[in-house]
Amino acid sequence: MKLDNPTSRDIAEIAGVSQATVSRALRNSPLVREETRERIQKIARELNYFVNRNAAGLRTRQSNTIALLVFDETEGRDAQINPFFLSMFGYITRSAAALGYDVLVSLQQLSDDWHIEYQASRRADGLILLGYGDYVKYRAKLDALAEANTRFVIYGVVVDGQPGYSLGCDNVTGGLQATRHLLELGRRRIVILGDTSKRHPEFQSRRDGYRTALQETGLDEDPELIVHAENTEEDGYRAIADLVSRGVEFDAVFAVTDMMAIGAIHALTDAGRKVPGDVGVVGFDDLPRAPYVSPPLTTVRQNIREAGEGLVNAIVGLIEGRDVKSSQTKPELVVRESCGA
Amino acid sequence: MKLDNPTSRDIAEIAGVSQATVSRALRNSPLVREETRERIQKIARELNYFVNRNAAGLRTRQSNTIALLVFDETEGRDAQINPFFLSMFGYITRSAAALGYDVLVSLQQLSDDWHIEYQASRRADGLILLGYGDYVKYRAKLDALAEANTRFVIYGVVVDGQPGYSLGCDNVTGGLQATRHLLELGRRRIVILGDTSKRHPEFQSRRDGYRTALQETGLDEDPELIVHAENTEEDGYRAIADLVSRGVEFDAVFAVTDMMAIGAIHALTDAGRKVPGDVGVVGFDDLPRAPYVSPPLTTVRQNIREAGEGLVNAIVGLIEGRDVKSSQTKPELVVRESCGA
DNA sequence: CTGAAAGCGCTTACAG
DNA sequence: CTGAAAGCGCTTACAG
Repeated sequence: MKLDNPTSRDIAEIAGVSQATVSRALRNSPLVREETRERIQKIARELNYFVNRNAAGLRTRQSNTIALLVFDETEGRDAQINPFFLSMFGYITRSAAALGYDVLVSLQQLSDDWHIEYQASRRADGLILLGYGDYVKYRAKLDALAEANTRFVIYGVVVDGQPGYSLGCDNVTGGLQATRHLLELGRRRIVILGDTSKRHPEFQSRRDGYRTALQETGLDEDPELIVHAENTEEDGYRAIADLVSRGVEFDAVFAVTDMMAIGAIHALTDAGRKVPGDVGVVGFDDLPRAPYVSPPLTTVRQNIREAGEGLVNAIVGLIEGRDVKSSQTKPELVVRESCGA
Repeated sequence: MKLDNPTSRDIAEIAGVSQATVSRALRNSPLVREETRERIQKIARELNYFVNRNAAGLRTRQSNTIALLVFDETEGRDAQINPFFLSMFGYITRSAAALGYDVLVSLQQLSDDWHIEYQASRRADGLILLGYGDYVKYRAKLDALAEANTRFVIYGVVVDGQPGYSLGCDNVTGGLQATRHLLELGRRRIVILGDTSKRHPEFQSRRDGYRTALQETGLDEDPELIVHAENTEEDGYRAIADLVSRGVEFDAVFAVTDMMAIGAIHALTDAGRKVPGDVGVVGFDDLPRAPYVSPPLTTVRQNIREAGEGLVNAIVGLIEGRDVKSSQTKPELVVRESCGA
């Protein structure tokens, strides 16, 4: 019994019922008598029949697919996806599958004429957005998405008036934990490394936590210790190497991401500074490679499992018309060796 | 000018042409006068119109989507995707996008009733398969896929008579490079770590290279040094810790993957053996974390960019009816510190 | 260069 | 519980 591309009509013919009944039986409709349903499903199995998703989707106006749009920071051809986002993939795909959704992955560049297409073309029922590059430019796109009634959830950043649902780590608390820890270890000249401008609101929040921790100890932000860097290992290296060569004194670095923290450690080591002896370093994210860095990196862990599952639950909730609220996950300080504890 | 879900019919009405002409214009058919085409495309843009993929796919019997099926080795809920596969994602997604294909990602378990569904349901035009667990069981699934006329490409393993196209690294050469390097450094009791049985043909090939290198030096495989482990850091640790505690003598480890190599290094360090002083270690894959291991891991690099792009080119070639040949990429020994060079 | 028409393979309201 | 029928929104062979 072999048909090249069996349709529900073929099955109907074999089963001696109407095509409508086949459709119902395959969707487990209670309208179909159990005996009939089982007979039909058995035939479908034998024929290797699967419902044509395009036809079903056209009819129901649903794709049962989530588009995962990852902001692609790479200029060149050779660079890798941000490993932090990569580490969420498994959780996202798994929980989507558990809810009956496929995941379509796409790397987006800021310049792209964006996102709206996915839902408008019925390729996806909703979007998960990871990363963005520059929030100021990104925000305009979010507004356009909302305008077009696209369903989307955002990871990482919530700013007043921002449209849509978002899920992120409590970055203020994370920054607070990292900085307090360094202060408790006696460090006083703590560099904060990263782009903490409004172009990166979640880094800005980490800096808010940093500032609060300093103030708790009676210290103030020192402009000399606010060091800008792009979110790459290379730029973390460059920024810290630069700082050292300018003779600025500091005894700790709080890098707002692990990638920059790793670059910072290398820069310090190359400049002959001991980590953590001379300079304690704390990162943020707990990348898979963080335990392997030398010395192993102390960092603020974002709960990627909760994040991945939460993002999927949220977008599916939105798709299925449930009420969804933005929320935050709790960061957790993971003490290894780079801080000197 | 706002329509909730504009269709080609809406655009036709506005443009004063037939729906067929709209369809042609949007596909840049040369049949449509340029002026007409531009007018239609302008209207489409203004309306935020995008071709309904389900309708187009139903009609053309194509989805312009590739399914990326990643074998999911996780038993539990919490584990991560094999980082080696993860590191290919970017290249796969990017090159698929460049060719006009979307990528659907799905984690598959060996127990799943497999794969055939993706193409049969017209969700994807072809499959890329990464990983498999146990080749013996996997092979039966491949035969079923081929039987069902599914288009698929496989990463990593080619075995005689295996159906379909496959792309992989030249594992024999890789194993040869790793082992020769250790031999040149004077190591003589070289453990090979991993499941090198026929359940993992590409590990088996790496062992073939290992054996050849030994023979070149007048040595033979020593059964005591053939050490089985599952492909995880934990099991690499366990296997080497076990070996040490049994008092087996060895001065090097060639782990057939970096994950096991990392576990091996930790086991050695914990047992008081110096790496590379007492034992040199070489891995395979060059995971993103390999440079961060302490000591930085010497390993055989698989060219993941070439692999990712090659897989996409192959599956798209198959989909578009071109002739596609299986091929191999060249491995490259990356010397860091764990080998003692 | 353009239009009218058929049909891809489903789901579901309607009728029985 | 089941069937006949409409229609989702496209693409393309056919006719002009």
